[in-house]
Amino acid sequence: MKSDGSKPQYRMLYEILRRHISESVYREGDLLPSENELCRLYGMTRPTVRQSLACLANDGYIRKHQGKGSIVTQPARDIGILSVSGTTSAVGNRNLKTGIIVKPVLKQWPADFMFPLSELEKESGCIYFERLRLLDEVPIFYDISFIANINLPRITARQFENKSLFSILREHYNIEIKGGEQRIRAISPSSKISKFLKLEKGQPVLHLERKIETSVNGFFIYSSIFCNTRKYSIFGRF
Amino acid sequence: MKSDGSKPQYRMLYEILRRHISESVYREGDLLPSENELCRLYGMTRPTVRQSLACLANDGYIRKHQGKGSIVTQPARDIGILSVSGTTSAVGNRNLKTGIIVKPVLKQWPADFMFPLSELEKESGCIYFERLRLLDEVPIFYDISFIANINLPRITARQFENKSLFSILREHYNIEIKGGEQRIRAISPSSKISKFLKLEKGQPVLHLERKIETSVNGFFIYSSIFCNTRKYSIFGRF
DNA sequence: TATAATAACTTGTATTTACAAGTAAAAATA
DNA sequence: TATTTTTACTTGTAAATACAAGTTATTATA
Repeated sequence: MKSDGSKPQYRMLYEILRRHISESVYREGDLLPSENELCRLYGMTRPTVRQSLACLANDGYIRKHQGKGSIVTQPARDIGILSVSGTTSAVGNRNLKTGIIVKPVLKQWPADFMFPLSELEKESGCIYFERLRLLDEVPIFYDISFIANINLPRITARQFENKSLFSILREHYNIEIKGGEQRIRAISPSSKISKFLKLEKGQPVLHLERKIETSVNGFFIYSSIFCNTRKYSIFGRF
Repeated sequence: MKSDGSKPQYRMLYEILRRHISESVYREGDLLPSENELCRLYGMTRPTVRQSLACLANDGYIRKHQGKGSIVTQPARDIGILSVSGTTSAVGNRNLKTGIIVKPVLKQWPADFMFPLSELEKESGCIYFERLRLLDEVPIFYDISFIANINLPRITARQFENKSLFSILREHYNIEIKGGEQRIRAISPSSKISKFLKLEKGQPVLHLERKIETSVNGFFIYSSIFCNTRKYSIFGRF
C-alpha cells in the first residue's frame, strides 16, 4: 500500500526521523519511540519501520540495543565529508561558502586519470570545474570535479556558486547519489593548492580521490579534494 | 528454526559468501546466485537471504541491481584499514608483519585523551601498547592502542606479535567488533614517528583517531594510527 | 530483417505472524 | 529491607506470501 507516488514508505520514515534528529526534536541520548510505537504512529508494519531504523543506524544517527531501544547518537560530525550527503549538508549549521575557481567546461579526460574509465565515459569527455569551499570564511576544501558528459543538458551553464553539486543533480536531473569509494592520502600540497587554502609553509593536506556512484547506471562523478585539516578533521563511521 | 546453536542464519550465509568472494570462488564482475537460488541452496527464506546480501552490499563485497542481480565487486581494497575487519585481515595476501614497540601495560589514561571517556573507563585505566606494522618489509602503520581495562584477564601477558588485536579479542574473550568512528588528519610527523616509519624529510603522514565499538556494552577500543601513505593509500567505501 | 510486444526472470517493497533474547521495572519472597 | 522472581516491555531472527518494478531474452509483428 504505497501512500505516496514517489518514495517508498521506509525511506519517508527514514527522512522524517533523520530530520527530527537533525533538528533536535530527538536529542542525543534520547530513546526513539519503540518500533511498535512507530508502527502505530506512521501506520506501517514492523519490518518497514525496521528498514528505516536500519538505515538510520547505518548512517550513524541512532544506535540500536536489543531489549532497550534505539538511542539517538547525533555525531558531532566535524566536517563529515565522508558521508554520502555531500559537503554542504554535512557541515550542519556552520557557514559554508563555495567559490568557483574554474567554471564548468567540457573537456577531455586527463591522460592519467585517477580511476579507470569505461569506453563510454572516455568517448563523451567530462565536465570539469574547480571550487574552493570556505567554512566560516576559512578555506578548507579545494575540489576538482569530473563529471562524465552523459545527457546533462545545460550543465555547464548552471550556477554552482554556493550550491551543492548533489542538490543540482537531484533537482534538475533527478539523479541520486548512492555511494562510492575513495582513497585517502597525506601529501605536501602544490603551490597552487597551498595558495588557495592559505596554508602555512610545510602544512600538509589531506588528499581524497573519490568515485561517486549515482542512481543512473554507469554514471559516475569523480572528484579530487584537497583538504586543510589543521582546524577541522574529516569524520567518518565504519 | 535455528539450525546452529550460536550464530543466526543470515550471518552464516553472509560469512560463507564473503569467504567465497575473498577466495575468488566468485570473482569480480560475477553474478551471485539469485536470491531464490540461494534460498534453495541454503534452505532459507528470501528475507533471510536478503539480510545476508544487505550486509555484503554494505561492506562493499557486492552491488545489487534491481532486475539484474548481485554483482561481485571485490574492491582492490588497497590497505583497507578503514574496514572493520582489522588491519591484518584487510591487507589480503600482502606480507604484513607486526612488531611490538611498547609491550602492553596497564596505566592511566592520558590527561587530554582524544575521545571523551565514561566514568567507568576513567576509573579502570587502560591497557596501552604501541605497534609498528610493516607491509612487504616497509613500515606503514604506527599504532598506539588504548583498551579499557574491563575484565580482560591476562591481556597484558598475551603475545601480540604478528597477530590481529581483533582476532585475540574474538578468540580469547568472545568480543566482536561492531563498528566505530574516526577522525582523519594530515599532519607533519613527530621525529619519533618519522624515525619508525622511515620517512623522508618533509613527508607528511595520515593520522587516524579511532573509537572502535564492540559487542560488549560500554567497552571501546581506541587507537591513534600514523600512516605512511606514500606508496599505499587508505581505501574506503561510503 | 528490424522493431515491438511479451514472458520469464531478477531485485524492491510491504504485510502478517511467530518466537527468541535482552532489558528493566514491578511484584513476590526471603 | 534486601534479594529473587516474574512480568512486561524492548529489539532480533525467521517464515510465508504478495505484488511492484527493472532487466533480459524470446516471441510475435510490422
